[in-house]
Amino acid sequence: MSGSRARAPDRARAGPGRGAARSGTGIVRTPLRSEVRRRLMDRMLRGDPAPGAGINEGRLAAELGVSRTPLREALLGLEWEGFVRTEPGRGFSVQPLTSREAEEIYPMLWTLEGLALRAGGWPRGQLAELERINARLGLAGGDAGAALECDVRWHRALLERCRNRSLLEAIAALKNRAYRYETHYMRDSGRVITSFTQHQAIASAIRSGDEPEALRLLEANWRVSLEFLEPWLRSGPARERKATQ
Amino acid sequence: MSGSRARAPDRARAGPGRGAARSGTGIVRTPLRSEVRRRLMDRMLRGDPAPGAGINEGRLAAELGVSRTPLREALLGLEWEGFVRTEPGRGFSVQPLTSREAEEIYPMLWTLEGLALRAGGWPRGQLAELERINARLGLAGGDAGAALECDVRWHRALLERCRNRSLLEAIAALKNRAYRYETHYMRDSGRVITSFTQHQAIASAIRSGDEPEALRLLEANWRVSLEFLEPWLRSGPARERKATQ
DNA sequence: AGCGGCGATTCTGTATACAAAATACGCTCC
DNA sequence: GGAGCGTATTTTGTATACAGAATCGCCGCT
Repeated sequence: MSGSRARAPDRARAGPGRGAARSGTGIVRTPLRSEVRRRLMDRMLRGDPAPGAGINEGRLAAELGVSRTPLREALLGLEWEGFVRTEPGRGFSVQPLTSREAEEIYPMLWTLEGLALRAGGWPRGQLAELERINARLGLAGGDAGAALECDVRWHRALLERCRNRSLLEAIAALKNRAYRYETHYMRDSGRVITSFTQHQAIASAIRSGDEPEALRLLEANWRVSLEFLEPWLRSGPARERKATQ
Repeated sequence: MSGSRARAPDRARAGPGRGAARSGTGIVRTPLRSEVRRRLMDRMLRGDPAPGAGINEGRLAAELGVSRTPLREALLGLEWEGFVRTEPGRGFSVQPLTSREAEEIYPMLWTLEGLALRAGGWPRGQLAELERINARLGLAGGDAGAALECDVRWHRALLERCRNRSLLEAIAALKNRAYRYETHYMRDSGRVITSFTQHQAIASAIRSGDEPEALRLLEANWRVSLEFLEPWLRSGPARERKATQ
């Protein structure tokens, strides 16, 4: 915790050349809003500003040690990604978790991931990589964090071959939205959604060149997650603060 | 035209209650950034800041009669939608039209529109609406503006039945990106992409309940547009200004 | 005691200020 | 005449200021 109530300008005193620098090396100066966005997303995935809670710009900016400007820019980005919403004179609030949203997102996810998968051409080595990651997932067992991490990695490897950058970005954004649901579910219920067997099946369908089957299995895989979430969402996930403004 | 070099604060003097007001009636106060975003999108669709051109925030803000703050917020939104991009210390520029992007977008479009279409349940009246709009498209003939307008309407009517709001938003954003390509193509080449016959075929497939066929035709419909665009994009669309900063 | 109105306070939305980086420009030196 | 360098200017990215709206709390009234 230490002294995290830093006033905004503190950070700015860091001297010239902020995040990283120099154009020659290919190292990029990242705008503050990007870093703020990442930090915020992290925190929200941990439920820090809880779903449904209002967001006080001034306070949050101070906590993060930046001014309201990059914070608002980050929040507007998160709005696009479905993490927060705004009501016209009342500012930002964390998007509540709803069965409706979950039911909307997952079909998009398996549809788009299917599209991305169809691109491929599967060299041997990449399939092996998939199976290696999945093995680790198998070992992760009940450790929710590690399991989710492996799951994310596995799906990333699955799309390795896809060259459609816009598609990958869209999928990544949707996955973040889904990820938010899954982390909250796991923390709240203590249960872990595990896809070990399904991943094996998908990989073996790919290995045998049966693409339609792979796509069906992939959809089924996502659908399982959704079906875990639905009863939980309907029964009202715990920790519903309405206005921790 | 008249005196459009208004300094920023001018607009703010409009007195209390800006865009529209009162919460009781359901009329919403729209944030300035939203209006700016719409205006910018309109202009960019007309090629006003041409693809590839840099954007000078100060100048553009003055032209629009607002300060840089809501302008930047609008531009960040347009970045998400693929209209604009930023380079870390160099600000915004209009995203160039590339065959690569077109090839990335259209498949997403037909895939997601297909997903949205599968939701339906097609009551008679809605099919009739589709055909009515398409009839108007048939009459529009060589008038590029009217034709595109009808096309957009037709696709909107096609998704009328879909209740997945997130999906509809994603589709709308993608359509805007595609729309940008098509308007530029038509203005630049003088040609009009017309989907009259294909729309008829899709509607009749729906009428006869042949969903897979409708989906195939829908994909084909988008693919035609893409195939018009590709040679044009490769041969380098006219008016490529690099830095009208 | 509950309800409604009114003033004080907080907060958002937008405008402006400011520092550092990028660019443009001219000047010197070869 | 051209390349290189150093300075002036512009422009972005971020911080701050400010106005108006929303919210909160208190008080009086019923």
